[in-house]
Amino acid sequence: MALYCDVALPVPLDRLFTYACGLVQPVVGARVIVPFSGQRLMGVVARVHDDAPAEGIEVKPVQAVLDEAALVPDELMKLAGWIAQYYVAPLGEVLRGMLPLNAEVKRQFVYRIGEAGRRVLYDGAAKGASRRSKLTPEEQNREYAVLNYLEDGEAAKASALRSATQANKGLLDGMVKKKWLIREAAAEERDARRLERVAVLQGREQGTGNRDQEGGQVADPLSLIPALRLPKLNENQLAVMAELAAVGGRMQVRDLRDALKRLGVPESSLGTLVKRGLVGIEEVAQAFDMGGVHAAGKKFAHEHALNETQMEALGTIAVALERNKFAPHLLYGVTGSGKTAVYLAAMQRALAAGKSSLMLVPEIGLTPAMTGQMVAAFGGEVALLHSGLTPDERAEQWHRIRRGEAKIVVGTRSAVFAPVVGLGLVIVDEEHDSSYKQEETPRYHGRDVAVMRAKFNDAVVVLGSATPSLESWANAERGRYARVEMLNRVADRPLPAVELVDMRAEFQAVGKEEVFSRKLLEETQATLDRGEQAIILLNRRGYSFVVMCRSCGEKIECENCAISMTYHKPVEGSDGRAQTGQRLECHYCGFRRSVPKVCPKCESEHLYYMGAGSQQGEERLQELFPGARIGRMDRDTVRGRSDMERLLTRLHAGEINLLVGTQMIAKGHDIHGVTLVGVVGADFALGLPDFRAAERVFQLLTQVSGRAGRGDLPGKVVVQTYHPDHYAIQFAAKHDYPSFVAKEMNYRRWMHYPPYAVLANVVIQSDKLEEATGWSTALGRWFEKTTLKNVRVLGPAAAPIVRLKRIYRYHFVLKAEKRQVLGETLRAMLQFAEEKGIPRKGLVVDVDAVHLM
DNA sequence: AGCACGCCGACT
DNA sequence: GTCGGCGTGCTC
Repeated sequence: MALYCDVALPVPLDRLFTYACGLVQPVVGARVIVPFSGQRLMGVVARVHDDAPAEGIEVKPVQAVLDEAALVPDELMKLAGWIAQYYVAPLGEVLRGMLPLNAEVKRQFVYRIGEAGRRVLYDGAAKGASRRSKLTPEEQNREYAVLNYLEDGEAAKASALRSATQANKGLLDGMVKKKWLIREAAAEERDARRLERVAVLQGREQGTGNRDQEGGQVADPLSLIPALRLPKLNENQLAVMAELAAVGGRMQVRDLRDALKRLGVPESSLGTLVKRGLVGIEEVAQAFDMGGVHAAGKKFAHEHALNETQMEALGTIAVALERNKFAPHLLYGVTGSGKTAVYLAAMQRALAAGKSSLMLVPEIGLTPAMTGQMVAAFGGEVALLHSGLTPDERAEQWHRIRRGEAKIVVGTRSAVFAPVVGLGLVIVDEEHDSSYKQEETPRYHGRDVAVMRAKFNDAVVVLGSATPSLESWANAERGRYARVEMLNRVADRPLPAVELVDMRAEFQAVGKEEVFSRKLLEETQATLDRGEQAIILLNRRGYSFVVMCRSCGEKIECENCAISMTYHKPVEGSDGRAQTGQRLECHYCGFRRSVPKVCPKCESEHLYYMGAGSQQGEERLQELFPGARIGRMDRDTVRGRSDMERLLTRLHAGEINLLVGTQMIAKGHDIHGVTLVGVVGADFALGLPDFRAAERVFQLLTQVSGRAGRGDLPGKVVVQTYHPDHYAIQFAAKHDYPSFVAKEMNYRRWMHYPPYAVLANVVIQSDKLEEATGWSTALGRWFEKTTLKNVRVLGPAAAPIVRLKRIYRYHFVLKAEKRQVLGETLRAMLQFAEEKGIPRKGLVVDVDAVHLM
């Protein structure tokens, strides 16, 4: 009997809290409810032990244990620990990000009427109601409704109270402040559990032996149906009864529904039986055990026709799968080489060997084709985890996976934490994609976590890309990852020819600044004339991304951020009326303002709109190609998944033959009719002070070029650039990733940047400028006088965006040879910051930062 | 992060 | 004189 347990709580405090177990014996990985600073919090047990806590600590008892067995399996606990350590993040926050259970553990409050409330209710209104209160009469009426509702002294759940009286959260909180109400945490830990509905055959003794759900034999199933003796049951209703009887009279409603669907029985039949009292519905707290695994749906596994190269790649992965050992692979395959088919086949092999697979994709909403293929190939075995799910749906998928019902899990970044049972294969598609990096605590990189996950599970991991990150490439070079290459497109299709247009020369020749070069327009015209499709990347949204004053040279900046505002033209709805007016918009904080007539600084009228965004691109193309069927794909036109799907469908059907858009057009779409890709202004990033700029530009050019010529007709790419001689542009034009990477590696080595160093970005932020600068200086001094073996510190310097959402920001960049030294330094720094009284939210530590913010 | 406790301005 | 604003400080 262990006396204590250490619990990780979802608070930004980097330590565990010790509680007394008492009679309960929670296991590591189980959720518990504990008292904490006047609240009740749900946490996860990280350690169970008998070590007496230090003097002066009042150890409180665990209030409830929510799971008999570990809800977070052992390997995920290990993974959480690794993330906390590696990314210098509190374990509780890591675990919070791993569990999707917010829906189930949303904190329940009950309200009772307080003494003051009673007085108000009986002594009349004016006494208690402060004259100062800004409440409207209507709100005051609601307050009375609440008091009336609670008059009997019983506590009521917040949800019940709100629906009965239409009081909102704010109103209730206000009443608590006035002591009219007393708010208490709900005592029912059952609320924190997932309830499942079970259909139970009524009207007979519940023999315990009949509860065996795994097909336990019942001597005579029909004898269990007393209803058979009842008249007036139709065929469908009888079928429901029979189904229930066959499994001993109890069945989860969910499973029953599935079964009925298979049998072609309408769900309403169940409802009818419930109404007639022949079937009861019980709500049972669901046990999170691993049992009860059953097949859901049949898979439509089909053999994929793989070519020789693909077969070879598959072979390498398959051999590794058989060894049941951690084996990381880098799959370098050019665009159009058929990586997806290899993933599918590999997952099928894993499945055949009884293993589950986990596949990460950058943004599932943007790749509906991928999900379609997964479902087509694996049917009911697939679980999808993406940002479009509601919390309930997410929890539902999570539990399906946890029960072992879904053996193929596909999802975005956080899916790396899916509690997959029997994980044998992990795939990271487009592993170079920066959306795998979480930009809030814990700031983990999904790709790197995926590798560790595979390691803890003795699984095979495949990182796939046409433009691998330099980190992964270096790991392959160092022999840590096995490299698998697919250097040709399927069906021997050629990679598209790339033509560079030097925009400096273009300007000289044309004499004015044009969005599109003559060459690109000519090629577009020719493509449209041939009845083929073209897409043009214009990597900024909006109309003009800079509004500048010709008199004083000032650019109009956001009020909240040190960022130039983007001009958006009015958008007309289908009825011809303006849907959104013209405006300036900050793309960082969303701030909008009207378009000024004169310069806000010097009041000059000479405002100048420069830098064409996708909106302007679309407008220009409309003027230039009036006959074209033009579509635009950017965050303004694609709000959700359905917008994207609609656009892609129209593109596939040829309803659109000219598509303009931001980088979301570059992501993995497979449209066979596209033979021309135009690239406008994708190289502006080369001028930015960002050591990854060249890598980013190369990736973007390669990915977008990869959209051309995926069908029977060869493709062509026209890249407009102001840096025609830059190696990123040159090598991208030649589809020469190996040469690019060799050159870029040299630069990284000389500059001590990743992958030749480990890097962390430390941002110091405050809404008060003096605080931000003061803390930066203090930290700077500390770095100076603290002897740092092999750690280079750059800074303090103003962050690239010095003011963001009204917060002033400075930063340090730390580079070290060894990961461990970097971690120690960061921890020591946090220790110093704490002693210095710098609040935790004033410091952001970003290990392996992708954007230096 | 949340929630206590605690010390000042505004209105009865 | 009370209410209620939100500035510190702690949480097993």
